[in-house]
Amino acid sequence: MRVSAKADYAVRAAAELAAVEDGPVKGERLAEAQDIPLQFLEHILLELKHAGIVRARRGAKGGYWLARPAEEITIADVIRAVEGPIANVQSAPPESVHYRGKAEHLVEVWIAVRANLRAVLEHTTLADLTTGKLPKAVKRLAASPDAWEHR
Amino acid sequence: MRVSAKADYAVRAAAELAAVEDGPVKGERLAEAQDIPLQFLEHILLELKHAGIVRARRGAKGGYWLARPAEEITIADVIRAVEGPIANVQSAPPESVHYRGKAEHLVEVWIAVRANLRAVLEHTTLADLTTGKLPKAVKRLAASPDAWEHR
DNA sequence: CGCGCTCCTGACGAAAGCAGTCGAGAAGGT
DNA sequence: ACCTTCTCGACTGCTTTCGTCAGGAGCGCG
Repeated sequence: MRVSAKADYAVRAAAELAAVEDGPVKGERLAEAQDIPLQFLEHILLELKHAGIVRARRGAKGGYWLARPAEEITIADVIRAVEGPIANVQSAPPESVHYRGKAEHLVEVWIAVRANLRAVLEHTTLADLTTGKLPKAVKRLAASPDAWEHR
Repeated sequence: MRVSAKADYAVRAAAELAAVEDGPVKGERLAEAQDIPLQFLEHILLELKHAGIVRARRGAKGGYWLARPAEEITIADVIRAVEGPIANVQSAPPESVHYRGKAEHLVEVWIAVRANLRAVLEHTTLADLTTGKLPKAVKRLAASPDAWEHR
């Protein structure tokens, strides 16, 4: 239930790309803007490229840009590109685990957890993120003061 | 964004305990009922004990039982006892991370994610789990066919 | 063509976390 | 006494995380 540095970096770099309308952006500029170790970031950008989220050109005037409009790329897309499936129990997808005894209904709980994660991550796009115009449901969740409590 | 074996085991063992009304249950019986390595399970039960979720007595007729009624223990309580905070970004709580540039609003997204995790885990009790009478909101989430899709 | 720029890729490495196992001890019951 | 069961720290092997390094490969320009 934690967001890795890699996933965090990937989303931040993608957000930075989403905010630029013209031409390719160098890896170095992204690294500086978001304070991410450059060489690590390039590995991440490469994975985003393989996933078809980002494109790149080398050479002078080269750099990275989004393969699709920022409105069509969700945070879930970015995270899946670098981390694989979003919610696993013991490295297996929740729907494939089999419980016995009194824990039978636990599978439904994990499914519900995943559904609720997706509800946020699949509906927030990079465009939402850069403009601050998050989906209403997300805004509502983040607006509640006790969502900010530590526990 | 994954549930560790430890957390999974802890919840399953707690569910098993919740289903027993009388007297202490041996670790061995819990391990068999849920197919969990015994010695690993005892470590987990010890942590649950330190967190005040479970009590134990040693010797013949000894074993473990819930410290409070099953209706008052949530899945979130159990997970926190063995894993610490439920949602972290880079090992720090989401409300304490500071983003710059175009990623400023990302913190709200993480907060919303955590809130949605809590919405499931803090409202499902061990009693709900053993009886299968999950909270309505959780049932609704798990009922949607595409919550079961892999992606 | 050559040269600099930038991405591309694999290899490597330290540190931490995960999933247990082992063995000795302490408390409880009979 | 003696057996049972929890308690607890140490240890192990494996994988994941979070990077760094070095070299190549493609692109554009003079």
